[in-house]
Amino acid sequence: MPENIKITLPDNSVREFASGSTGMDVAMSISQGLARNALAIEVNGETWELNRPITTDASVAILTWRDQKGKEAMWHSSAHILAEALEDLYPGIKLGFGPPIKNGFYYDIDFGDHKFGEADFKKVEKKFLELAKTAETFERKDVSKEEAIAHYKNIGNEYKVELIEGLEDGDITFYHSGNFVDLCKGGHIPNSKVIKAMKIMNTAGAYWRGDEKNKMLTRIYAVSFPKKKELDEYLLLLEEAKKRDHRKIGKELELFTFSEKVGMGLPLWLPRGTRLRETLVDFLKKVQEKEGYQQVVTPHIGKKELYQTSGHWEKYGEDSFQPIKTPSEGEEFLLKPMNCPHHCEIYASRPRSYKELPFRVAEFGTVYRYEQSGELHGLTRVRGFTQDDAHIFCRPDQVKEEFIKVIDIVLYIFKVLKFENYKAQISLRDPENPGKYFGSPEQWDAAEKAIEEAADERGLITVKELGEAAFYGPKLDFMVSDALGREWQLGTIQLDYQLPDRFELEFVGSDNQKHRPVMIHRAPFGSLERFTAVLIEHSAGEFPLWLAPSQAIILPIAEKFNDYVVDLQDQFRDAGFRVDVDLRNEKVGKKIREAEIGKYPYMLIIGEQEMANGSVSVRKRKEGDLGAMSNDAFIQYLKDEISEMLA
RNA sequence: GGCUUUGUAGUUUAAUCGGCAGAACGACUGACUUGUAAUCAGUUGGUGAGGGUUCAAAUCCCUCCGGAGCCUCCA
Repeated sequence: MPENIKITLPDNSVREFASGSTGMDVAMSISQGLARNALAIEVNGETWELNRPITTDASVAILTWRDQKGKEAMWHSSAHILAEALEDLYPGIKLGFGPPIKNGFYYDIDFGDHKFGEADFKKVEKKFLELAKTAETFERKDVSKEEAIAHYKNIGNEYKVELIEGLEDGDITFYHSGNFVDLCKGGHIPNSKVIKAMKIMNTAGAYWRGDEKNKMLTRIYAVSFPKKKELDEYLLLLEEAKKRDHRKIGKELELFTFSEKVGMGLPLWLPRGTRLRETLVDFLKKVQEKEGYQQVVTPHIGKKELYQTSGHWEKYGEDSFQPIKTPSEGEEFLLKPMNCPHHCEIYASRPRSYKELPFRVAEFGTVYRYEQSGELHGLTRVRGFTQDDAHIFCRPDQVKEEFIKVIDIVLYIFKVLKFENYKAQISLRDPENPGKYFGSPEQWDAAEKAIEEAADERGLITVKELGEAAFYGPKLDFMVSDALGREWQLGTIQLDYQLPDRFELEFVGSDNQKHRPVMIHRAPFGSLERFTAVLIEHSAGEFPLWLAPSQAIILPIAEKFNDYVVDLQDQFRDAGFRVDVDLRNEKVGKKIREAEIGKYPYMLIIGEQEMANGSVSVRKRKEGDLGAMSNDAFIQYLKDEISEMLA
C-alpha cells in the first residue's frame, strides 16, 4: 500500500499525491493547459523530468518556457541533442561539459584534428532539427561508478572518466535519448519535439575544466526555442543590443578612441568624451566634498620599495608592467597600479590624532595595469584608467558608520543615473585557498562581518561570492550589466586591516597611546572608463541633460544669422551651459537630422523671428518642436530640468 | 596569454572561380540662401604591415600588428 506524499505548490498550498506520482501528475491536477506547457518540474530546488517519480514530501513548481529554469531544462536537453548531432557528423569526437547557461547552452568538444568553424554550423543545425523532430525522450538510468567509467574508457573519452572519478558511487546517472547516452544528473524536457528552432551562435576555445594548464576544447554556443518566431525575435533583440555597444556609440559620438600607435587598451578621450567625463568628475567631487573628503594629487609612479611594502609587488609584480629605471642610479619605479600606497604615505606624513579621524583622502587617480591582451574590451577593461579613488582612515569603532556612508554615495549615484538593476556582491575570501590572502583569519572574520552588517543596515540584497576578495580584504562590489548582459563591477568598497599594518600607520588615541587605523578603499564609479562604458550602454548615448557633452546645438536657418548665433552661444555659455552651433551652409532639415543622430538633448532653431525678439525655437530630442521661448526662459527651463534630475 | 573569427577610403560597405578595387556618407571647392529628420554639381581619398605562391592576389599561404567573441586572468 503506497503511502501518500505531501506536495507543496508555489502558492504554499499543499496537496496529497500517491507516492511515486510524477511531475506530470502534479501538473495535470492543476490544469490541462499547464500540463500541456510543462517542460519540467522543480523538486526541492532541483530540476526533474516530468516522468520521474516523486516519493517523498516536496516543494515543487511546474516549469514552463516562461521560467528561466524551464528554459534551462530545454537548453540542457538541447545540449544532449547537439552532442548527438555532432557525434553523428564527426565520429570519434570526445565530449566534455554541456550545460545550459543564461541565454542558451554550450557543449565543450574535443574535435581531435578537425577544425570546427562557421562552415560547419549549418550542417549541424540541420542535423539537430532532424533529431529533435524524431521525438526523442530522455530516459534516466542509474549506473555504478565502475560501469560508468568502463563505458567511457571503452569509447576512449578521458574527460568523462575524469568527471566520473570525482563523483560518488550511487550518485551517477546516464541519460539516454535516441542513440545517444550522456553522463548527466538530469533536468530534461519530456520530448525533443518541442524544440522547433536552434542556432549555433559562435564557437570559442575553452580550457578543459577552466584550467589554463589543461587542453583547450572547442566550445559551441547555441540557443534553441520552442518556436521559430522566438528565435527570430531573440536575434533581433541581440542586434538591437549591439547598437547600444559603447564602442560603437563612442565612435559615432566621438567620445573616445584607441590608437594602434599609442597602444592597445590605452583609451584616448576625445573632446566630447572628456566633457562627459569631467562632468561626472565634478558631480562626484561635489558629493564627496559634502561628505568630508579632501582631494589630493599624487604622482603616476612610485618606487618599487613602496609596492614591496604594500605587498602588491609580491602579489602582482610578475604580471604587471615592469619597473622603469633611472639612467644613473638604477633606481626602480613602477607605474602606479593603484593609489592606496601613495595615500598611506599622505596619512603617514605627520602624526594623527583620533580627533581627526575619519581622514578621507580622495583622488581621481590614473593607474596602469598590465592586462592580458585577450582581456581588453572597449572602455570596460583597459590598461590605463582613472579610478574615482578614496581612502578612509578611521578608528575601528568608526568602520561600520563610514562603510554605510559610502554605500549611500554609491546608491545616490545609481539613483541619479537610473541604474536600477544592479547587483550588490559581497566578495569574500576563498576558504580553499587561504594562502592567497594577507592577514589573520580573525581580522578577516571581523572585516567580513562588518561588511555584512553594513549591507544589512542599508537593506541591500546581496549575493556572496567566495574567492572574489582582494588579497588584503573583503569587498562590497556593485555590478551592473552592459547591453549584452555581461556583468561589470562598477562601485567597490573594500575593508582593509593589512595596509595600515604594513605601512605602520598610527594615530594617538584619547588614552594617549598609539593605535592602528582601519582603511576603507572605495570607488563608487569603479573607474571613469568602465563607468562611462556602462553609462553609454544604458543610455544608448542619450545622456541626461546635466551630463550630455553638448546640451544644445543652435541651428541658424541661413548663413546670414551665423554672427548672431555665435553671440547667442556665448550667452548660453555664460549661463553655464555647453552649447554647440552648426554654422554649415546646409538646410535646417539636415541640421536637425544630424543633431538628432548626434543625440543633442535640445536643438535651437534661429531665423528672422527669433533674432528679432530674442527668442529660440526649441526642439527636444526625440520629442520634436516645443515652440518658441525667450532666451532667458529657455535658460531657466534648462536649469529647472537639471535640478530636478539631481534632486 | 589561449582558441575561433575578422581586417577594403575618415565612416558604412561592394567586388561570382584568383582577373580593371566600385558606391554612399564625410571632408574639400563651387552653386543655391534655405523654417523642424538628408539641396545640387565637381574634387579628394582605400585593400592593416611585411614576406611568399601565381602571368595575375582584397581574395590562397606564412610572420607580425589590430578588432570581435569566448576561456583564463582582473590589486
